[in-house]
Amino acid sequence: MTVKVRFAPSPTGRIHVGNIRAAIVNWVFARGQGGVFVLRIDDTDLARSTQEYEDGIEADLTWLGLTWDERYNQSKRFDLYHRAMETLKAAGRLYPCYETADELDRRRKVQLSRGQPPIYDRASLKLTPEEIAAFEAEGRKPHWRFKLEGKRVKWTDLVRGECDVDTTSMSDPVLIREDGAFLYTLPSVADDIDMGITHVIRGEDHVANTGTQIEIFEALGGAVPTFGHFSLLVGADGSALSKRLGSLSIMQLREDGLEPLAITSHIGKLGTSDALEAAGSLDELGRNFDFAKMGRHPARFDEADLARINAGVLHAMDYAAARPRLAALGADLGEDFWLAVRPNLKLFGDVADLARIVGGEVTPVVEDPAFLATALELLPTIVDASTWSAWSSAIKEATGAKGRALFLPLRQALTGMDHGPEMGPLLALIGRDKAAKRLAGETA
RNA sequence: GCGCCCUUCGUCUAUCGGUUAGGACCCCAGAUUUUCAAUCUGGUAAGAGGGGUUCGACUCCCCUAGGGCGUACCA
Repeated sequence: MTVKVRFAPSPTGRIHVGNIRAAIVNWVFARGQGGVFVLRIDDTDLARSTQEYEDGIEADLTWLGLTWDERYNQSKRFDLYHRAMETLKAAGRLYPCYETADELDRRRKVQLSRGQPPIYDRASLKLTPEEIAAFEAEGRKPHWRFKLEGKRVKWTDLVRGECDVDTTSMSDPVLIREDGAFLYTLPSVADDIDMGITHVIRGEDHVANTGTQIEIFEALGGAVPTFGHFSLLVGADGSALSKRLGSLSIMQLREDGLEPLAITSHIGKLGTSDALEAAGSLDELGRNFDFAKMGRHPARFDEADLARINAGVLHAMDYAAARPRLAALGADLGEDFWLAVRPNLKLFGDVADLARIVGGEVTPVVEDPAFLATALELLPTIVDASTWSAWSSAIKEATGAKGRALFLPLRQALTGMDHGPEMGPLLALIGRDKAAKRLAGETA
């Protein structure tokens, strides 16, 4: 059976750290299994969903490389949900309720104050046809609840193993709102059945939902998919993901200059037994993915790890991949340049400063003109990749300077900076002419 | 409040009753003919606490503590 999974975001905001894990894990699992990845836009809430966010979600996923094989809008599938609704009504599993939100809220508080679990008491289920008619005559519109069977629903979870949920301890879920809007539960199940979703992979905040949804799958006569609930992310300090971090958007990370592969590597491997480091590609991430590697406790999301992995992605990036982006920054100075500066990058954009050292003008930092004059005298007429070693040795011999005292002034004069990539290849790229001028204190 | 899940080096984790408790990141040290970075090599570092079960427990059970999630006419 071909694996088929889905990612179902609501277009009520952009994709962020708090919900991208579902997309990445589903995508990577599908890819590793040679399966199908479905993008399902959960826009049943017409009032809150916008085209702008929908476009934004697609842009975020595309940028990350998480392309989809099929895509749907739930807002265009209401017929299916209506049919599912009728099926449940006919089976006596869907019943109208007339409590207002305020009433329900009050009852919950009373139950809580008595130390009882705040479960819906099914009062509306006991309504007589006359009472219902009276409500309708008043113009009151019902919301509809799914009648739970009240049993232990069991499944074998891909990450949590044998699981069960006691639906007697839960309220009958509202499937259809008073205004007729479908809440996410029914469309989700109806679509999973209709689309032939084989694996539902989501965060562990959904385990209780899985109990009720399995009952709905069964009531609808659909095949129950395999479920997998991965642990949620928490902040670097181990407490709940902060609001800032949880809502940190992919768009923002992109603007910060991070690599998409760094984000997918980080979040795809977080909480697994794999080393937290850059993957070579999304495909590689897919090949190595295994639910057995996933831990069951919350995984810490640390931006420092993301930054480190980002550097790792850059350090492994070959010239062919970097070239168009270098060109876009006006920093395509050839493969030798890329290979020389690549190990020093934290963010791709850092390359612009490094390009200036080779292709642009640098105002040298000069603290000891006499030292640099000596260096200039010793500079060979031909400067190439092998120059640095011999030249610096000659300067050491002539001046007695060594270590930091030897290298730092040279770096500062030649690059205008006190840190940067290895000087050997850099000197060759700078060339004799510019090097000589900078050693003489001239901007060149 | 109630329910479910979780708790091994600072971090991510391996171990599925008998191990010198392994790996990766961080950190530290050394190397790279001698700055920073990068790279390589090596090193420090762990079973939340308390009870059981057992010849033997990180591993199984119970309690406590701590963390996460759920308990919506949100998703």
